[in-house]
Amino acid sequence: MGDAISTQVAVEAAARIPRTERGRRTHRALLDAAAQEFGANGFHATGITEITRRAGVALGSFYTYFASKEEVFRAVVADMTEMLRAHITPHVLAAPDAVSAEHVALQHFLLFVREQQMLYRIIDEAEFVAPDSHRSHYELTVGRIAARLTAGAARGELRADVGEIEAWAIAGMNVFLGLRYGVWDDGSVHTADVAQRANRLLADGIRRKD
Amino acid sequence: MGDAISTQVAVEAAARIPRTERGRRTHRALLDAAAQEFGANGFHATGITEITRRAGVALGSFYTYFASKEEVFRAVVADMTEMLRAHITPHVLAAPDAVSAEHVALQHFLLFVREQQMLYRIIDEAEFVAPDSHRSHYELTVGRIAARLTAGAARGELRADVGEIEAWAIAGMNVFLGLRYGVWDDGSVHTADVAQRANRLLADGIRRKD
Amino acid sequence: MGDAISTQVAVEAAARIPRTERGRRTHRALLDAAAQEFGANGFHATGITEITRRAGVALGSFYTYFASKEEVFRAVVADMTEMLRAHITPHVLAAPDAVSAEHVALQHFLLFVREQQMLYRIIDEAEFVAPDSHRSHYELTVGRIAARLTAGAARGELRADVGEIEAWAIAGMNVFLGLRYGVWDDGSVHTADVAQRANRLLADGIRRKD
Amino acid sequence: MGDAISTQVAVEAAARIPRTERGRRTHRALLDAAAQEFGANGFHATGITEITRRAGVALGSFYTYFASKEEVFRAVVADMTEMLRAHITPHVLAAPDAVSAEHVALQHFLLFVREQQMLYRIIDEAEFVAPDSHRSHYELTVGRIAARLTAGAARGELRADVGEIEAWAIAGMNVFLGLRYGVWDDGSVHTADVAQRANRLLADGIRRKD
DNA sequence: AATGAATGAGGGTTCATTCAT
DNA sequence: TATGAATGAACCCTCATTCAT
Repeated sequence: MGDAISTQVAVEAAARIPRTERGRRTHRALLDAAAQEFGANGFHATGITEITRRAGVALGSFYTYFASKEEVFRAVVADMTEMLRAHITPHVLAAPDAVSAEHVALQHFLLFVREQQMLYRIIDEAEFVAPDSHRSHYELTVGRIAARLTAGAARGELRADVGEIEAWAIAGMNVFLGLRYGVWDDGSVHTADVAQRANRLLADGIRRKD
Repeated sequence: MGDAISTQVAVEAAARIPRTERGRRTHRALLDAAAQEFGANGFHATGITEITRRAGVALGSFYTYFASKEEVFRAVVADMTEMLRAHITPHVLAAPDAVSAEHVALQHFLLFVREQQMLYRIIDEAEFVAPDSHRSHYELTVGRIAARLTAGAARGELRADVGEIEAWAIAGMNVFLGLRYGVWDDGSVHTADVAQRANRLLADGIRRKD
Repeated sequence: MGDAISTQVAVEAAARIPRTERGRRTHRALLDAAAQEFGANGFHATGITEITRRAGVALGSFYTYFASKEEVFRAVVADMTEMLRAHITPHVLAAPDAVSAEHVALQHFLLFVREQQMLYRIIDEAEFVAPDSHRSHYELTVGRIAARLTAGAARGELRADVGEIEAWAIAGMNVFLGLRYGVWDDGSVHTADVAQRANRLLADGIRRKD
Repeated sequence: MGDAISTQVAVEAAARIPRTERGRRTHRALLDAAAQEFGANGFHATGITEITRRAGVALGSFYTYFASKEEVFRAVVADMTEMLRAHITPHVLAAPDAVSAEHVALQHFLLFVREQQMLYRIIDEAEFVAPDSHRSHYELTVGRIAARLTAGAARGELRADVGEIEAWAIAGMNVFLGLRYGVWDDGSVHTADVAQRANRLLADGIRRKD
């Protein structure tokens, strides 16, 4: 499922990429510049002028590659979604079991968020700028978590009944911990500790056992 | 702690409330109208004109009570924070133990979100419009959760080491479940089921205990 | 002539002065406050709110005494005209001859301008806010100079043909010297020197007499 | 000195002039339209809309060339200063001696003011809208007068001690005579008479000789 | 494909004046 | 007379988008 959709998004985004090499570079420059600006100042405070200035092209050239400000924004969100996936998947695949998989997923998510704080802002702002992109991002992300849970249950590592609800709960945990300890980060807590304690909650809960 | 801060916020907001009864009514009408409009259309798509029209007052009257569009927004967020607290606290206080407390907190949060979908959009958009209000909302909210966890641990109902990190994780779970099953809600899942399964995760984790 | 007109202005201004002592005080407070504000910030940057705040009365009370912002402005200009006259006339009357009369007139004008810089700004701004008041001020002022010149000529102290044109020239000299050495004043030149050199120009001209 | 400064002003103003010919035309059209409107209605009563309508361009184009209403105003004042200089200088240079130079300067100043009454209003209003421009105008203008006086004194045509104070006095005379006989002009007095009598005052004073 | 001037709807905010109490 | 909330026209400026070169 995830693959089908992400492929489709990629195809749409690719549709406008021009054939010439020069065009491809301009397109990429605009996309990167837009990500920087949206991340730093938000969608509404960012003007096309600033994007083109940062990309080093003329104002009018923007519309050769994107139909509107919203369209670049959507393209940027799709980019972010993919970056996130590419950053986390390898570590997840290398994990020995389902519980560890969630552990490393969170750990690397936190590290990534700390480095790329803009990523966070962009995806969240999509809720208000391009709801479809926002929803799509989270459905993909949660879909991947759910798939991991199901596989873990099939291997007998997790309770048999874990499913979509648990996946959303995990996504929420991760995102909020990313906000608090990745973005607002006051340096008082180590990323590794956060990931470990959250993983313990996830694995065994908070209830006291005898 | 929460009370001290929420009182302070209320006091600040009250600073502009006029002495006359008529003035108080107008102020309230503007605040309510703003909440409706921001919730329905978002901050940027909402004009002062729409707020005053809905409130039934003249455009200029807006500025008798609020210095700017951002200021109403902040006032609305503070209002939402307080509404949420007032809605959930009683149920929490009536819960028999710490685990049940989180259970009913989530349950009533979901019900509230389903009824007042605007609440959700407003608080989230604050991240981009009024970051301080946004942060303040979550710090208050998470602070209350953390206090409940600490109390539960003191009573021996929870692990002794639960703290702020777990509180953020819980807040994230709740908010994401609220988004998915309260706002995007396709009717396929009952609120009660969501709350129960999330509570089980929270209490005992997802690891299989043979 | 001057007296007739200034009397009329005073009468107009007095028309609205209320009978009660309390009303008279409020009226005076508003007039003084308006002069301060107009002088400090100019007509357009001054709001009725600022005037009433400085006067210590409620906003609405302003309209009990003045029909509009322009009306106070006119009243303030009339006040300034009279203040200026009252300040200078005594010295002029005490002068031994026509040339000295102009000398002391300028000298005391410079001193007055230096103390009351707002006076200057207000009268000049009248050209754009209330042209009639502006013109009236200068006609009164120049009229007084012309009367002095005529009297001096009659006494044989001045050329027989001096008249209105010379009076305007003198007014211009005085005002510009007031602007430069009274308002812009960098402290580099003494008021007395300015008055003396200007008086020499006026009395004997700048042409070299071998 | 005057040239150095006026060049600098011109350079600053030119900063926004675009490279294309079309842009230069639009810039000029806006400057001219602004001068007309400011002269006719004053700074505050003039809207950007009126300026662009008169210039025949769209509202938004205004901001391609000027950052604000105040900025055009300043540019217009600089233009006026230069127009005035260009109009008077040639006649002054052709004058046989220092006294005649001031004579023709005033004469052509009066003629110019009569034709371009807006010039007057604009420069004077600058005292309240853009004090720096206002001051700069008069410092340039008076500086030119002072230079003429010094040169005349060096040639032995004027008293040796004439200087800046006399220059300000002359500027004041000229401006006030321009206001009275150029702008308020009731047609009762000929320009040439005004210039001649003022020049006699300037050259020989008003004191009766024997 | 690239450029940058031109467009104009839209929106937040101000403030003189009115009016009910 | 005094008060201060209410009114709404007016205005400057922004900026996404178009288009002639």
